[in-house]
Amino acid sequence: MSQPIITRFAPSPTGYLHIGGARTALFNWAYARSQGGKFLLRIEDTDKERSTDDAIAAILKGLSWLGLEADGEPVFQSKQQDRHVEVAEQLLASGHAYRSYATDEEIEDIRNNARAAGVAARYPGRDEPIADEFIDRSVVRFKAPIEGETKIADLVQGDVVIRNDQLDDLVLLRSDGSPTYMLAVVVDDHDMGITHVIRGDDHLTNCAKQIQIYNALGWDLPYFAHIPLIHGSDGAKLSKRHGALGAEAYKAMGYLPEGMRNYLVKLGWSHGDDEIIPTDKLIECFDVSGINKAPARFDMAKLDHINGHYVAESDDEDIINALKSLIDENEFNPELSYSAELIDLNALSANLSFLKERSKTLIELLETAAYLFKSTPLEMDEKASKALGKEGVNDILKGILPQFSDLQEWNRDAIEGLLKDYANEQGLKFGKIAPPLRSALTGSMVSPGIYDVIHSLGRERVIQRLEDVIKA
RNA sequence: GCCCCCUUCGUCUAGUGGUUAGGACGCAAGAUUUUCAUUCUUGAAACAGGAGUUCGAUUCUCCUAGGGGGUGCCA
Repeated sequence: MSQPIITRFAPSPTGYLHIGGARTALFNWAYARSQGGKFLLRIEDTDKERSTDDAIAAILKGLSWLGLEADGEPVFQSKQQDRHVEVAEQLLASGHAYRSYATDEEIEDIRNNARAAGVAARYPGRDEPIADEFIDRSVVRFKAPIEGETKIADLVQGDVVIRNDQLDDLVLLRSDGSPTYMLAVVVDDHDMGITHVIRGDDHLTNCAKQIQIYNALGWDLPYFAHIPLIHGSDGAKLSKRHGALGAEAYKAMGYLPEGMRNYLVKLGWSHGDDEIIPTDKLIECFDVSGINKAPARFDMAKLDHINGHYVAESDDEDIINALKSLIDENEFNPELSYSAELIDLNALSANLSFLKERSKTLIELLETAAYLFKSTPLEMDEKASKALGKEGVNDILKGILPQFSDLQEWNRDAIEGLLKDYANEQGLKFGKIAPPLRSALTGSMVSPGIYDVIHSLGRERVIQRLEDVIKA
């Protein structure tokens, strides 16, 4: 029996859950779920200056929206401080760490010299103890090996070998006695029983240093998988312009969690030529071996396409719930062309079949349905008023109006029959009657199919809107 | 500077020591259609460059270039 795998996502709470972090979380989550293991969350708040409760809340919210629920309560790194200090003491006692003190100027000199020599920096206290008077102001540094090399057997990057003379004596405990990230990750990953560390490859060099700490402690190594970072559409570092937004921002743009997950997991991971990978399939076939080594660029157009697929395929109930949640937050990006208070979920629900198949995002869906909610008399856009102003249009609309009043059953087929019959009787091409109707009923020349528009509006509103535009 | 990682159509990618180098998004054209979108068909579009290994390299090795990361009492 192999032991169950345990992964973790370990964000530092200095801002929202950005898209790169979301993907890292997704990979960890997907791997744990695919292996029947556990996915844990750890908040790396050892930097008290920069960590905020708001950021913690935003990260939790983002993960929750994406459906990446962690197993168990999150671990707060700051609460493990005593344990970190204990391990540092242990390292000190075993000769794998030392107390060090130097002024900023001295440190700068040391670094310049080391850089000139092409090796990593070593600090006072390494070879012989520092003077007692400096103890209070000292930091605890790791006494990294100088000879030899450290190998990272990375699941994504392959074997990466770094010479030990390139790895410096990092700080374990700050002069105020608080632990640094380097110490804390190692201790916490060990204590939490993490078997697979999947994280951004900006940690690759750090990883070698961490391995040295594991070794000094005599601890077993977890498996490491360093995934490439996401770049912006121009290849440069991801910026807001490229989509380096918080997960919440994507919700506001009307993306669905499942669409987001599908797009994100495809960014740097593949399973043959598969494009559409719903969650159950993802859990079934995700594997670290499918992760690509090259960094990927974020592409909104493809996100749209994939999301559009999920909008069209999702159950009505799921779409309505997602819409509800979006409306509750009252954050729409871009903003709606009408007041969100006018949205009628029942009306939406009754007409989702044709609405969702023409929308890539929930925002688009809401805009497609705008004709249902806008206040009347409708404001006509330029093309619509032009279509209404055409020769003969007034008579056509006048002729149709009573037909709607007389229609027995208000259903789609009957409406279609009515319009076709009317066109035949009048000897008019359908192209003559659809545009003015569309304009009168929606205020626009772009809308869902005319039968759907008429049907969804209902008899009274159809009649009312026609009367609004018909000139006596 | 030094160390490490990366490089297949514009983008995300599949792929193998011998393939017409495949798929998807986007783009273009066409079909369908009452508009838009969808859908369908077709098309243009890639192995970064240079050496080497080999009968044969996109695939293996090295170099160069370009991109990214690290080099913090940040994480």
